[in-house]
Amino acid sequence: MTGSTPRAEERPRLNRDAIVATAAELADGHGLRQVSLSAVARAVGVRVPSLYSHLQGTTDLMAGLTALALTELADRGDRALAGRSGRDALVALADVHRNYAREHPGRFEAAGALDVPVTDVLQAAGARVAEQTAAVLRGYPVSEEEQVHAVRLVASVLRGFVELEAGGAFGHRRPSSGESWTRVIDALDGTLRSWSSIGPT
Amino acid sequence: MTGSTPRAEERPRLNRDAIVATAAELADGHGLRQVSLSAVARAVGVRVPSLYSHLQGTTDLMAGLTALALTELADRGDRALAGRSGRDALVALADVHRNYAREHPGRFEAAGALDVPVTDVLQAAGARVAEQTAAVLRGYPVSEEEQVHAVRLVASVLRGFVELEAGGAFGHRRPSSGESWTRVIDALDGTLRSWSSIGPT
DNA sequence: GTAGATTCCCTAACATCTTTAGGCAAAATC
DNA sequence: GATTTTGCCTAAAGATGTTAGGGAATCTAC
Repeated sequence: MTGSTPRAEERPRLNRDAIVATAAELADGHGLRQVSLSAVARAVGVRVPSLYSHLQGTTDLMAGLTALALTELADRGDRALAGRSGRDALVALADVHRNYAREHPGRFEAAGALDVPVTDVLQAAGARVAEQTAAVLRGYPVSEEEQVHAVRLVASVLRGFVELEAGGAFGHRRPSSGESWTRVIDALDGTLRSWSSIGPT
Repeated sequence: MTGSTPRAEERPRLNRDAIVATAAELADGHGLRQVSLSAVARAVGVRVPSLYSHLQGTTDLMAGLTALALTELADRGDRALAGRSGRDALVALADVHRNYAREHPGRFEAAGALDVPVTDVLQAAGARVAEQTAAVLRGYPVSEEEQVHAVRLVASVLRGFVELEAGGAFGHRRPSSGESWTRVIDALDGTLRSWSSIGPT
């Protein structure tokens, strides 16, 4: 009788979004690798099998995490790009990604997971992020047919730098990675400004 | 009596290197995620606890995999850079990384694992790879103090592109990612050639 | 308002994987 | 040839993922 746990009032209800949100907190705090159904169940205060009422298993949880991260990233990108163009836009978008990775390392890792089943939500968020890069390029002399290559370049630089920095690959050596970040974005800006002269030989 | 398994002659002996090599094969074939002590033990024909005579557990196995991959990458880099300089060297080093990722996706993934305990072998291999990038930069007008930034740029571009391509992020859309690769390396070459004009404002 | 359907969480059970403890036989050492 | 060492084994325990099925609270419909 002592076990008359009145959880009903302290815990409003459980749903897929709440579970994924908890997983996101865990990922940011302890690393994506530590996210498991067990850990999430402990965190939300239910038994593991109960989670199966809301999602289909580990894979589904990871897909939800990836979709959440990409959506948040896309939302920040939209806000950052509003009213900006050219170099300003490039810097703003790049900083969005870098700052997101710093604030939410676990989610950012999830956003980069490329082995997750593609859902419609995920596809949509991914498309938004890609479109933002394309939008930035409109401020540079990049032709329609060259755009794909430029988009891939920007994506590569952003992902590579942010990932290496987050992983500690740049150590804490002098000069700081922040200085390198400025140089890298400068270099990218320069490349894009003179893109038309790179064109197909 | 029927169980007089004469394994001794068909299986020479087991050691750490052989175990890690088997793990590398599994990683390339089925993905790094699928590599486990169980899978490796099955593949080499022993029981799981037997592996503990040769390595300390899962973490140690992963560290071994990372060290193996980085060492192989460094070996290829040395061979590719011999006798080359400037743009030739840049293209050669970049292709080494891209081709290694295509030939050995699992090992490449392991090479990029940034959450593995740093051993001396691993540290040495990592240093060799970093030194190769620095060597390439000697063919460009990059000052001593600017070198760090340029190294970080090159590392970011390579890692970002190769990872995105390996993950299928560039899809199979036209134009092919191979074309983008050429453009990206061209752009990188151009940036490095004019690096001296980027310098600190 | 109450009967029935649905929802949501539970326990039980099983498979897989990691790790530790301890045994046994072959190989190496003296 | 006796002893120590080596390398593999079985046994066992703990963690995780998944499925099956039960029971109570909530919702729906008369």
